[in-house]
This record gives sequence, C-alpha cells and structure tokens, in this order.
Amino acid sequence: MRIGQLVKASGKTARTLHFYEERGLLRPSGRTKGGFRLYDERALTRIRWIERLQELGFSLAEIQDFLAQLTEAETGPAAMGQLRDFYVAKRKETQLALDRLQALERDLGNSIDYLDGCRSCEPLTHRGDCSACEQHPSDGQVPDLVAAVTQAPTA
Amino acid sequence: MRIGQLVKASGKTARTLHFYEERGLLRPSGRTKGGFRLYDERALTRIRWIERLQELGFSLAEIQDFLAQLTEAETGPAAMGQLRDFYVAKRKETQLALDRLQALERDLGNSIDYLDGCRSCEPLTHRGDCSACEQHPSDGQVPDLVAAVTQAPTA
DNA sequence: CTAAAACCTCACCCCCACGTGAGAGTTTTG
DNA sequence: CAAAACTCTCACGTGGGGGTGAGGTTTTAG
Repeated sequence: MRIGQLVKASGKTARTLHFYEERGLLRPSGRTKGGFRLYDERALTRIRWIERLQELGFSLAEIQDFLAQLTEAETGPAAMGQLRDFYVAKRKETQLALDRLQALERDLGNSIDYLDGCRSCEPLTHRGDCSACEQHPSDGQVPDLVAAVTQAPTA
Repeated sequence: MRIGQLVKASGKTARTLHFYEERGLLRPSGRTKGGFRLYDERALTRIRWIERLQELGFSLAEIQDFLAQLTEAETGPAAMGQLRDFYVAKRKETQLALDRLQALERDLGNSIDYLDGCRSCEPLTHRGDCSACEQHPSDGQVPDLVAAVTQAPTA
C-alpha cells in the first residue's frame, strides 16, 4: 500500500502522514526502489489510534511520549500499568480544566442574568452612568465580569 | 507614569504592554518630548480588565472585537446589551467544551477501572496477548481507549 | 514510449500571546 | 557632565498541528 491508498483509507492528508513520521508516530514498513513509502494494515490501525487519542485531548507530543514508554515495556501488565498511569495523569488535568470551565460558566450566567436587568433602563442613559445603577436586584454585587467593563475607560 | 511604573503596577512586561498597544487594546495618554510613553490610572484599569477576561478564556482578538463594538455604543443599555450577547455566545462555547471534557473524563475513568484488572494478570504475559484477555468483569466492552492501544502495532 | 498521475524532499506559511535580543536614543542620578 | 537606568523601534523566535506550494523523480496507463 502506498501513501495514496492510506490517504483514502485514513482520511488524513499525505502531509499529515509525513508529519506523523517526522514526529516518530508512524513508520512505513518499507520503500519502493524509487523511494515511495509502503505501508501495511498496521499503519491504519496506528493512525486510527492516534486519531482517537487526539479527539480525547491528547497532544501529539503526549502520544509520542507514551508510545516511547510503551514500546519499552515487554509484558502486558507492565504496558497496561503505564497506560493506566498515563490516563490517571490525564484525568487529573481534565478535572482541573473542568473546574475552570464550570467556574467560567457560572460567572457568565450570573453576568447574563444581571445584564438582563439593563433592558428596563432608560434607553438614553449614558454608558458612564452604569457604574451607579439602581435597576438591579440588590441581593448581590455587580458581577466581576460586568464591573470590569463598566469601569473600563471609554477610549 | 512611564511604562516602567506600569510594569511594576500591572505585573505585565513592557513588551506585553507594547503588544496590547499594537493590538489596539491599550493606548498611552501621551508621550514625552523624547518619545517615552506616558500612562495614567485608566491604563491600569484597562489592563486589569483585559487580564480578567483572559483568565476567563477570552482571546485578545475577542476582547479587541468587543472593545471595538463597545466604543461604538453611545448609551448604557446598548453597551450592556452587547456585553450580554458577547457573554451568551461565550457561554455556549463553554458548554460545548464542558460536554467534551466530561465525556473525556468518563472515558478515562472507565479505562482506568478496566486497567485495574490488569494487575492480577500473569506478570509475564506478552503484550500482544492482551487483546484476548479474560481477567476483566464481563459486564461490558473493553473501553475504546484501551482497545485502541492493545490493537496498536508494536513497532 | 510518452503522458499523466502519483510521489518525493525542501522549505516557508498560518495562528497566538508574547519573549528576546540588537542597537540607538532619553532621562535621571551622583 | 558622565554614567547608569530607562525606553525606544525593529524584527525574528516559540510551539502545535499541520497547509501549501515548488521543483524534481517514479510509477502506471494507453
């Protein structure tokens, strides 16, 4: 199988496959006399594996690191243990990212709710006067995301 | 206030402040005869605003776009309406990102649980044999994240 | 055998948020 | 008034994941 076949089978571009090879993620099983790359079935399996891990948020560098470690492990349990460690680390990262995004979502929601109150404001009120607004339920503060903007200089 | 003072007050580097100026996010209030930038209090407010929005996941380009729109709005309610639209769009993005991360976390957790079963495997089992393993509770499939690797070529 | 299609390597391009000098000019301190 | 400290404007570098040619060689179809 030459690269063109693999392009069709994998959905990647030739450049992408070359790039994976540069990164050490994919190696052709041989070359023709003229220098064309030859691949077998395992290349496709490898590509789909890379694709899957990428979808799941791994960078090519991470995949490469893991691949290097994995090929050092001779036995199944050792390899699976490394895989587990790899995934545990990734899960921790993911949880941190989740926390950040949830906080962001909350802040955005609060700000949106607050800004809904602006619709009943006098339409001709100048922008600068918003910092001393009385239109909103007094149960809380002005959300940070709103305060930062009402405070922001005009020019 | 020259740029050095602002560097100390803001925690940004001079290059960063120059960069903000290039992007249209920050403008010095004047220059000395010799060409040194002069800033006032509002610069610091602006920088902190940018910082806050950045922490919350906005890119400088987004901040710039928003700033351009905002300065076109004369009245408070119009500006606040734009701000609301901006945040609504960002919230949608955030929710999509959250969904992806939650799916990832779930997949990772399942895979980790599955891989825990590998600890009781015969330590000398060769890696290639993992694809036909019987050690694991038969209630489900092999998680994708595990199957992809057990299938992955060795070299 | 020739043309077309496929493939090769080399090498620069994109975005983003700055970092890192180089080399020159300005302002402050002693 | 000189040295030190500060600031100026270029202008190129970084990393991630490739895209996009250029210019030349190899393979295949007719």
